Amino acid sequence: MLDRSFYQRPAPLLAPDLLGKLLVRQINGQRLAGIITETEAYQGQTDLACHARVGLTKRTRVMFGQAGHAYIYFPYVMHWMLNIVADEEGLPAAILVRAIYPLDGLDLMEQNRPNLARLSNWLNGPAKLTRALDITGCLNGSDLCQEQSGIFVEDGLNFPANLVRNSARIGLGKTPEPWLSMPWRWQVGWSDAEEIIKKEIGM
DNA sequence: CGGCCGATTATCT
DNA sequence: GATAATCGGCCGG
Repeated sequence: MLDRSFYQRPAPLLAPDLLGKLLVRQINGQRLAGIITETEAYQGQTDLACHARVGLTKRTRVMFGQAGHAYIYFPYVMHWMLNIVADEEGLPAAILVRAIYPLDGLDLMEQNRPNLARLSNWLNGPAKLTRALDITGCLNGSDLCQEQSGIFVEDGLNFPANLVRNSARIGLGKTPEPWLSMPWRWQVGWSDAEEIIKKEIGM
């Protein structure tokens, strides 16, 4: 399990380092886990794409808190999204986990999110992976540094830097510049990730 | 493969 | 009452 100090830095520095880490969910002693392959950084009240731009509210309270906790947000209709709180207390910052490559507990994930083919489009979206891992608002504020939370992050592998694509964040709607184009999204393609994971972990 | 559209709810103004 | 860090189905090329 990763130490809290790993999370205690600005989101744009933490986000690329989360690629390759293992997102783990424990439900009734069962383990669901996947390698993180896509992240986005949201940093501070000055970042007009960040929910915390409006200041401290009931919703953004977790983001203002201690790093290494889960900020789980309900953005749209039937979806939940998982964020990891970054930076120091009092400074709102978080990483949105946008995609994972499934590793453990695939059968259980499939019960939550059917996909018999288990193809590249199974867990490649922030609301898809929360559905598969049964992550909802109930887990908002969970401490990722405590195993009993049922959700935490383990060390995984390092993707070669040349496979990491860096681009602007997506789905930000009417967010003004320069925040709309801020290159705070990092991702490794599904086939690239698969190749490295099979080589490193063996399957 | 890209664009359009409807689902439908927590949170904030 | 408006808005939203999405998804999947349907359409046409």
